[in-house]
Amino acid sequence: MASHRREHLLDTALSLFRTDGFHATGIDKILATAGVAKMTLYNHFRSKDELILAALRRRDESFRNSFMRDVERRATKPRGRLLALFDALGHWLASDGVAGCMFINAAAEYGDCDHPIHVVAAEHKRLLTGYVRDLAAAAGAIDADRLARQLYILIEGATVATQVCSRTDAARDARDAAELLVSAALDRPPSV
Amino acid sequence: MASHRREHLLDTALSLFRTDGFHATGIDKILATAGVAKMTLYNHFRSKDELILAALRRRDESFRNSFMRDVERRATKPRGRLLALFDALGHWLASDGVAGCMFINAAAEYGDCDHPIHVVAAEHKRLLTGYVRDLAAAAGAIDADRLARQLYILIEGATVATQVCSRTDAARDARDAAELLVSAALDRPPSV
DNA sequence: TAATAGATAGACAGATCTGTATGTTCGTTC
DNA sequence: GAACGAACATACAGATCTGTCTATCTATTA
Repeated sequence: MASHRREHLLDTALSLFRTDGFHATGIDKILATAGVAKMTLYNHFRSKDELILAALRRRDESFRNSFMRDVERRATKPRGRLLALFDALGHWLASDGVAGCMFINAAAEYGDCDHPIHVVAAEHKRLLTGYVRDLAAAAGAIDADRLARQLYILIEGATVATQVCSRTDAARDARDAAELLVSAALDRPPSV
Repeated sequence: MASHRREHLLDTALSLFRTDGFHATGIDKILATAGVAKMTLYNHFRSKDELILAALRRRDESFRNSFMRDVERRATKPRGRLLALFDALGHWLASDGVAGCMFINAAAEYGDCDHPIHVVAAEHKRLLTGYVRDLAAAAGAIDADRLARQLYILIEGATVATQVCSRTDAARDARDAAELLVSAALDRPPSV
């Protein structure tokens, strides 16, 4: 199994990056925690940045997968799923403790928009917003794009409020706000 | 003028921390950019962390000051000011380019909630939310606390959307959403 | 059994980091 | 003019960082 060590390295790196940050987590700490030799790491990854990129791509896949499954488990109809977004968010933020979103953190540490790590973070958010847009369109929203952008803003805001201020009820507040936005986009006639 | 160098160091450090991040910005780079000797820095600040703390406190004061003044310049009545929050936000996000919020970045790099730097970031957000709550209460909101929390979530979400996804119109989307929340909290009877 | 591929430990290079120490220069004030 | 305080340049200590190199060990496979 050639990729066994690689997976283990990615898991270990993800865990450390999430709690300690990217710059603050040294290669040596990852190696010591994973119990892996340095040459093994550099045999699988060209550099620390490549390791970070691979870890983020892995996290993107697994997070979006479990998040979407959780949303779809909580509600079956599109409109219900738009609100279930915030139930799933609240569940994740509570279970995740205080760590927050790795991709926001990555974009914060690598602020240059052209940096590959920043690009991966932006791509993750783009895919997430796309999922919300699909739900909004399936629910028959008047302007699915705009509703998706607004719900995404609520998701992001609740995440940051939890992360920075340890505000554990942020997802609930966001859900209440989302209810208004959803019913405005679905129930009201297309006035103006 | 004993504090002249100190102010200059804080300005230089703020600028570098904002564009490059905290861990990625070394003391030597700050010194070289500011044109100041190392001993001068350590004469004014105990350590790099103390410099970061002082820089963030300075930024907290100046940002909240100019932000609140901008809001109050754009509207006079409390309700209008609740919406002007997002005009001021949009103006700041556009003028600020792509840098984003330093306090979110600080909380991202110093994830431990007990770390003094994280505490200062949380305190900044607390003060900002307090300002929103005062506006909401002055406008006669049914539940000023809840409205303030929701508007704060929109502010934070729009900021992150701009920062991570380079979405320049996020503040406008947030403003549209805020209009619904504000009118729900001010116009509707306290049903339920 | 022999060969090969992958993992190991550990030293190392070269750079960078924070923080300290030393001695000098400059400007102000007494 | 003399004294003093603040900033200066620079070297240094000690740690840590990323990434490379070498030499050994192990397990699978032909």
